[in-house]
Amino acid sequence: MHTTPGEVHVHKTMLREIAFDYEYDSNGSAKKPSSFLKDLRGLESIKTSSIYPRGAVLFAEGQRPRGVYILCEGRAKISVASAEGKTLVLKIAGPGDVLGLNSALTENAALATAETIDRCRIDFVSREDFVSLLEGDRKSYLDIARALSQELSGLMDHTRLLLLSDSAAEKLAKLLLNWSDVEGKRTPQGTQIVCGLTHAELAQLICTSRETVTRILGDFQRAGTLVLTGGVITVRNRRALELLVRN
Amino acid sequence: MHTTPGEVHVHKTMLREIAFDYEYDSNGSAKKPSSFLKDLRGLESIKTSSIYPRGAVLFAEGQRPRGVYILCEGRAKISVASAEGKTLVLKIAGPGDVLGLNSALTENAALATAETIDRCRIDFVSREDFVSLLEGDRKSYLDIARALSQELSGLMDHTRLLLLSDSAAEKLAKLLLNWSDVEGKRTPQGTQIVCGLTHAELAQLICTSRETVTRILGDFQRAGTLVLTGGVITVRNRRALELLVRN
DNA sequence: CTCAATCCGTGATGCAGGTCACACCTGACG
DNA sequence: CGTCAGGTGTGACCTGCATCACGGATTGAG
Repeated sequence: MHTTPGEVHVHKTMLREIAFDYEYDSNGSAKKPSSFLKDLRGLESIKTSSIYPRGAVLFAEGQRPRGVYILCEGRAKISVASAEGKTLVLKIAGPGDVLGLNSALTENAALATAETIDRCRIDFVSREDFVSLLEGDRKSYLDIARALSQELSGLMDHTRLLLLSDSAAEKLAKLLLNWSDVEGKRTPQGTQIVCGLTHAELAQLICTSRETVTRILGDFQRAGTLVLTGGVITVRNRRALELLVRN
Repeated sequence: MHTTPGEVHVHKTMLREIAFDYEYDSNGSAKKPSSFLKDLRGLESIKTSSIYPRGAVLFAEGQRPRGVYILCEGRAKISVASAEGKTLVLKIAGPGDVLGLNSALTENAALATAETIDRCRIDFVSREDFVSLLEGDRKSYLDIARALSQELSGLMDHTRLLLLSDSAAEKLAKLLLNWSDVEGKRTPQGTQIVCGLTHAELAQLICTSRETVTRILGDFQRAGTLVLTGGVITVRNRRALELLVRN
């Protein structure tokens, strides 16, 4: 990992915490699921806010979540696992996302596991409180429906990304392009993405093996498309990524 | 396709129509999304019921659906396509499914294409009518939320099926097991699944090539696991399929 | 300071399945 | 009845990537 002079070297352990500093309405345009819940008067009084360390499991696939988790700071990965232990990460939830929503509505067990990947600040509302809150304000169901709708869209996008690509490089390129659009910071040197994920986690996101992620990222760096600096990815040549996706 | 003597030979063209005969509350246990809409008084008066031929496109990926489609008889495939023309079928919607729901809620374009694969009877409600109907009966939003929740679950299940399998045979086996559970008819000879899909369509469902579907189905038949009779699949040895999935 | 754990880089190998290229069959239709 | 289109079966080939198997670098714990 050749750090070019002048660039700041960032410790990984620092990076684990970076997302913590985000303001989750920094780019006002993106409508986050939790914004739908903002109107819910009474929410403030029953939620309990707390800090979770990296690696905390909020709820696991198959068990019923105790309630609804509103992610305020930090990120969490939503994943499903097969019997053989293979794990697939369906999405990285960020500040503003609401976890455990559909389990709260339908009496069903969670379909996926939610695990923090940063230190997180999370507002929790127990299922009973949440439901009775909604009962009292029935038009809020529309907001819930919209939030679910967003979840659905997100999942479909990710599914498309994975299943309609014909090479691992293309999948990775798509993922990076998405991220750079959604949360990238434009700098003179390119668009910076604060990733902080291991290659193994990236692999689970695009459903491939750790080794191929390593190799492809290596290729991208050698081609000058990307620069990796300890957890931060800088896209220097967006066009090159787009070409991989195009055809 | 060697038809063993004594078995009825069924014309393909007949099979295209078979789903038409289903009663969609035949097995009362399965809660279909549209059942959530049953309570909606006023729906009867504004819906328009009509018949679509096989191959009709209700709405296409990228355009806004004109309204909500409630599938009464027949089936439709929900698919997404890549720029290069590859198509992925996300699900086969059956009687009782509601199509175009999230687009009706969220001003957004449809994320997928809906195309009939049987001759279908479909109730249509324009977006405006639908929305104002909901406005008048706000608690119905809960039902909408539940319907979306179901859609989400279904998509997640299918995604799991596809991405956590490590062979095409396993994917196909999972698909068949699902179908045989949900809509299979138990007979002395095994569980019958009225499929009526081409190998190419099956391939798009499990994200593989037409040829591998042909080969795998061939293998299953040779092993005595399955019998194919012009569009009807009879599972003779469920255990064999389960073994493929287990490990 | 040592030891263990985790992450990253890289080569060698093998194979599942995509792709291409046909041949065959059946039903539809003029 | 000939022709045509769409669906199915099958062989040959070739490649992307999973897998195995390392070695080296960092980090954190004791």
